Amino acid sequence: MKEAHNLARRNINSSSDQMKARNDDRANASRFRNEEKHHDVCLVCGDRASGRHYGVKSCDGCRGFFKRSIRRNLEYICKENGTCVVDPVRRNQCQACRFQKCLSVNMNRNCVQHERAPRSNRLPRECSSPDKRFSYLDLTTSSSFDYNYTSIYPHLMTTRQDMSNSLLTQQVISTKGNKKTFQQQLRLSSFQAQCALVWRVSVLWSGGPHGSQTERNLLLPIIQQSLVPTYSADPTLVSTSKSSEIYGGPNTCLQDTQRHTPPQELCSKRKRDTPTGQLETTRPSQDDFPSSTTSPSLSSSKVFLTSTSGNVVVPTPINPLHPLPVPFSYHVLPPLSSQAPLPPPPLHPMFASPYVQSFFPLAQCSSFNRMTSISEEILLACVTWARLLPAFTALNDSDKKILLEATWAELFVLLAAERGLHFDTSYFLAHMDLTSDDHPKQNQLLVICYSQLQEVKDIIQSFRLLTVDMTEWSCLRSIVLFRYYARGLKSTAEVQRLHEKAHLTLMSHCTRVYPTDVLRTNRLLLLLP
Amino acid sequence: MKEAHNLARRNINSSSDQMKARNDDRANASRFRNEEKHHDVCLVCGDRASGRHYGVKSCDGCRGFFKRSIRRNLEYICKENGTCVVDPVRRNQCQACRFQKCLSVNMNRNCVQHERAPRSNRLPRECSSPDKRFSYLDLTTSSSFDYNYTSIYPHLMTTRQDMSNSLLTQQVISTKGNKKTFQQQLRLSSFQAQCALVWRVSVLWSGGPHGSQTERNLLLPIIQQSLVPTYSADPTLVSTSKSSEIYGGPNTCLQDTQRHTPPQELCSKRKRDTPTGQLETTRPSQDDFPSSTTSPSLSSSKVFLTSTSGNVVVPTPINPLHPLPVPFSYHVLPPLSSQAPLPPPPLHPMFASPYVQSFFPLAQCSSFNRMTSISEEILLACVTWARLLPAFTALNDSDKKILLEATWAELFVLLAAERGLHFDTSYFLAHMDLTSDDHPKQNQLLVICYSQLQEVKDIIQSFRLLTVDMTEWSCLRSIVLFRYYARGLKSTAEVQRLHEKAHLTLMSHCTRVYPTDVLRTNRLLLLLP
DNA sequence: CAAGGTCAATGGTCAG
DNA sequence: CTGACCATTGACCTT
Ligand SMILES: [Zn+2]
Ligand SMILES: [Zn+2]
Ligand SMILES: [Zn+2]
Ligand SMILES: [Zn+2]
Repeated sequence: MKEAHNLARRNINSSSDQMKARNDDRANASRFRNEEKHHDVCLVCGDRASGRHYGVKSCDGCRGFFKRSIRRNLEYICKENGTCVVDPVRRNQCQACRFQKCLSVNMNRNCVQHERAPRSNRLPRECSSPDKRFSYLDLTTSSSFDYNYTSIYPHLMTTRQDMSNSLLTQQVISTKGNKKTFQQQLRLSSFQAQCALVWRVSVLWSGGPHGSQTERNLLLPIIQQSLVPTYSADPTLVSTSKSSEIYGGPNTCLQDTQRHTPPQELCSKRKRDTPTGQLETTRPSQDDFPSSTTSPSLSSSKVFLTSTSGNVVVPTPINPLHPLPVPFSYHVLPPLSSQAPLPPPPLHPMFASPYVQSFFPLAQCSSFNRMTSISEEILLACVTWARLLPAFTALNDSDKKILLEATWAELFVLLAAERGLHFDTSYFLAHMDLTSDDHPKQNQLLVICYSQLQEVKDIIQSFRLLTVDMTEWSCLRSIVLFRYYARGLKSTAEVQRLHEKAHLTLMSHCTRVYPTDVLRTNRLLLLLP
Repeated sequence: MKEAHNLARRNINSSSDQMKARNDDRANASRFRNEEKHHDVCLVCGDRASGRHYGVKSCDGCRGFFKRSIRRNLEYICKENGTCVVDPVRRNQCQACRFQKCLSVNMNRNCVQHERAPRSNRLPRECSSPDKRFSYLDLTTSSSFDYNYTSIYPHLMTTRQDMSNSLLTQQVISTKGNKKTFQQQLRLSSFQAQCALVWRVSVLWSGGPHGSQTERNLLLPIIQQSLVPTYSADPTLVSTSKSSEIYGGPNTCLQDTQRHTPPQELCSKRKRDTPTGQLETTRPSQDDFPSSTTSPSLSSSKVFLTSTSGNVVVPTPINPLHPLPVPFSYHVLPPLSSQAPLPPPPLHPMFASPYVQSFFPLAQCSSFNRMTSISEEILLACVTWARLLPAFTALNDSDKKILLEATWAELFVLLAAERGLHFDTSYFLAHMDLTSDDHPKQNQLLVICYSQLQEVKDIIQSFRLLTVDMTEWSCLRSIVLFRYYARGLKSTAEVQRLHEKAHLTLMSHCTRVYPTDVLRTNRLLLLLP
């Protein structure tokens, strides 16, 4: 309808054109039935037509040519007398005659619409100094890169690592500076890889030309942070001068635009029924999992998340050309770390704070920058929460590490669901580093990435439909965190006890609060990643 | 040229229309009011409204646009400040602003329903004449093929399919006869993709040059088989002579693997009324899930699985050079199909038979061939079991299809666990078609494949540790099969009832049989894929 | 009537 | 610039 509308508006005499074209078509149709039953011919050049375009059966070439000519209002001049032959082979010899032919067969210029917005919202590479970026690239592709990669994921594996198969080792990609072995590459569990993708994509867009490089920079300190005794923050972590050296030159393209989630205005659909009330019935037995009853200071967590407080080191552009020389190092740090060590409070806001979803609830994370910081916040929240969970803190470092490394990805999704995170899968994928190669196998990767991102979205959506309450979130987190007690921990029994305690807590809570829904517990568990 | 087409199609009086439309907008502001009454105006763009859509008077264009945006969960980004004008001419210039306008006039996203199955009157008739089959083949390799593919997997998706992102579309493999779009390629959920990998690897190794092609050929008939009325075994199913032509030359190593799909199944919307009469909706008993109490004839299933009985067509090496020329074809057939139709027995061995794990339990599936056929058996067992499940049979075809397509991959893993399947991930990967490229991105794909295979192994191992009993397996299967009752089924309530019934059955069973382990139910559920 | 789907004819894309 | 290719649009049907 619209096109007709436009047509009518835009041109008065188009109708006669149309009628003429149509008459021709009818005549042609009947006459050609014999010779050209299925293969229509381009009326301009005689090539095989791909359909009707601008009113005339024509090929894609002539279609595009006509469109470009009209759009850009091009005029051509024939070097001959305007008698050039227009056929599939010679049609590009003379644009003037080709265009003439288009008009003579009644291609309708009014059918060419206005230019539209580009289909891809891909943002241009935003680096002001390409040279430096290239040099940075050269650095990272060298070998030291590999070593770091290996040392970072030494334990990010599932229980078994039967990677010793000789066949596989043959398959190692052996580019010059890129000789990672499979042993090194395959330690991510599927779900971890899944989340790493979400993570990675934001990192990539943030300007790190090498995803894994920045990814390492991000994940390593975060995971290791779990081993830091609570609140015994190491001041060196704050030092930016050193870390920039460690992680490479100060020459990434990342700009400091929208580093932080704008606080309140983003909560578009927030309607919480604030159930902070009678949940403490089960309290006495739950010292391991302080639940929502202890109302945390939400403001504190808010401050932390939004990085508006002085407690948080805010990245400061040192040089306009290098707005964020060490793009992530600051964020790795929990806010309190930059303070003098404090006595551990009994409960940290982070523990229950995720229920306060008002930071970026259903607000569409359309901005990639925003998604980046939000992902980061969520990941950090996972670790922070665990660090502050008394039961977790009491474990030995080795077990802590194993548990967190095994579950961080699941926790990530769980906390994302808790916050009602919303993101656009396609937009994400569009920014991933996967789209530059048209090798067939590239497709498989894209398929998988898409599916996994989509799966995360579905999990989030499913949780949203269940309207999980705060106690349930707490229990679910603990259930996940202590889920893999069978993976060679030192304190297997203790972790299993914690796991089951969380389980029982969840069950009793659901039974009491939702007595009509006997299956609620099961339903929740089924949703876990 | 659609506009010309439409215009012409619509007719003769177009000139008068244009005159009307040509009226100066400013001049006839008053008169315009009248027209607005007569023909309502699209509140979004101001075009002529075709009625109320999603709660708002709107034109067909805005209707379609809103529908697509919601369905695929699209998000747009305005290149301007979000101030673009949305009128009939410019509405396509900025999707972001158009969508914003849709929302601002209160188009209701909840009115957008789930995608339905494609209209079925589309498929070319399946003919008995071989000649026509060939012509059908020709069609299939070109564009109509895409259509078929689309219509086959219309619901193999998670709830959303935001695959329209333009960047992604660039990545499509565009060989001549292989122009699937991403919409078509990405309908597999992550977990389906995961299992498809297991599946695919065997297919690839079997010699199918085109993974997705053969994959489709394999999966399609198997899934559609679920729609075959129980025990109405069609003798033609066994006949292998004809159908190889349908799917391509006999030069593929798969040969007539796919031919088990009876002709009728290809016409998707076969009229089928549930033969079992009234659904036992109100029955409080557990007839829906005949569980282990009715002891099945295990020997029968054993016969089937081990392929040692005369009832089963056993693959026979035809040529030493091609030890398994038709590696899959025979296995597609459920054992009873090769028999004369039997009166439906109250319970089929398949239902509980998987508990008999002794066929290839801990035995290493070192042979790729064996892995191949075992995978297939398991996949077939999934479908067979579902087909013979009374509660499932009673559903309408559409719902059956949706459910099975959504869960087959999970069922695959579940049944694999039930059987104690063991395989060597590394060995698998070594045979996959992923290792020939040394592009860095290849690594990512390998990482993911490995992780996913490994994850399947872990699931299987975890189940093994729990020593799941037969009743539990049954319940778990049903829980999975009816898991996605919220995905736009026709009988949502019924399926949900079934789902919860399985749930309750499992709970009561666990409570009764394992009274000391109150968490057993939860533990089981947590293991589900 | 208002949901849904259909598919020709628009659009844009980007190696070549 | 060319043109093969894929996504998007929307007039027109079906349910
Ligand atoms: Zn032409
Ligand atoms: Zn000329
Ligand atoms: Zn409109
Ligand atoms: Zn705009």
